[in-house]
Amino acid sequence: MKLNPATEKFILHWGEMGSQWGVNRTMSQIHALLYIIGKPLNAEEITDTLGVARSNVSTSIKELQNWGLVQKVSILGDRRDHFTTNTDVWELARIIVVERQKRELDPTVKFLQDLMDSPEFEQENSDVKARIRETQEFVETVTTWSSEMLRLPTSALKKVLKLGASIKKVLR
Amino acid sequence: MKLNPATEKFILHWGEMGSQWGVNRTMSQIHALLYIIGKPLNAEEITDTLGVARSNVSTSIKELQNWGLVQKVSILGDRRDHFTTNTDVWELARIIVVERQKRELDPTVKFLQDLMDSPEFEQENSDVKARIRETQEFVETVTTWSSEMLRLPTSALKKVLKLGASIKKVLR
DNA sequence: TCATTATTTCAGTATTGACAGAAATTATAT
DNA sequence: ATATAATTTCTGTCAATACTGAAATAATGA
Repeated sequence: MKLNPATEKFILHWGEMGSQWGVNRTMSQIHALLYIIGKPLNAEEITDTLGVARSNVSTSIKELQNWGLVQKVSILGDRRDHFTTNTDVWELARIIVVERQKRELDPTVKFLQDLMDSPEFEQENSDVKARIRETQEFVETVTTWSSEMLRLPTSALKKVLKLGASIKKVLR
Repeated sequence: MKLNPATEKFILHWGEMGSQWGVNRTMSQIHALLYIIGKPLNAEEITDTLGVARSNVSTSIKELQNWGLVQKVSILGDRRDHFTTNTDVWELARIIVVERQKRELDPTVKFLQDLMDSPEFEQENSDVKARIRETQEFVETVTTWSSEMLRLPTSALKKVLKLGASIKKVLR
């Protein structure tokens, strides 16, 4: 599959973005490809299009499936697996946030809580203890907030974001 | 400088976190150290405490300064440079978000805008074009929203986050 | 000015993680 | 049941980047 120049640029840029956020390049690129193409592709098509090894595609797709970003679909009359991703960028963002929260924020909240509950905590001076407490509280606040936000349907989420700082008025 | 066990755990955890988000481990650890200790340290103290090379500390500190996360401070009667970071976790988060936005989101918005303005864009089929447009709009919405949020003082920011999804009621 | 201390730069090394290719496994069709 | 196609797993290689140690540079004090 030969890509149009704009599509290609898009995929390359997305790959770079991924790297900066701790996601490997091939994985981001595959995801970007499926997203922008918007129709199921089989592993070989992905391989050829991106110019990476078949095995690399296999591993990355598996990982994308673990993230819930990519699904296997069947194409009538073709026995090869095909893969798609959601074409709604808001839904994708939702999935990514939920997943990172589950993998990184939740464990961190737990880690900090355990630390605070451990006997070692008492050896720290009170400033240090306060900062650990504040950090825990901070991560927990962010986590709770994002969970709640993500429970909103996309339309409401959009509205909240577009409201932006004018929320401030509501607070008074 | 010998660290208490809880402090040490905190620093190590933060180092891991950094790695997952595309920040190198030493840099995260140095930052965590300065944050949790809460008083200026010189480069040698950091070197000894974390057990990394002096040069590595030098480079990482420089990078942390570029991020605006660490400042050089002078200690009376000591000619060595000392370094501190803000001890308010909310302020730190603010700095990090601003910086990542500047470095990654803003350029992405621009990239997508340029792409849309380029002649190549017209070669794409309408679905692809729509998705590029939606992606641009998405990144822009998030960017704008976060800029506005960050303009709020920390107290207001906390309140907004704690409101969480109950914002929804306001929308109606 | 010269000696000493502090810091940065840089070139080479080590480590990590991404990736390719081969081999093994699984699934499908005849 | 066997052949073929599809996929995954695994091991070794390569590339990126983190890191070290030495050398160069800069700053300070005598």
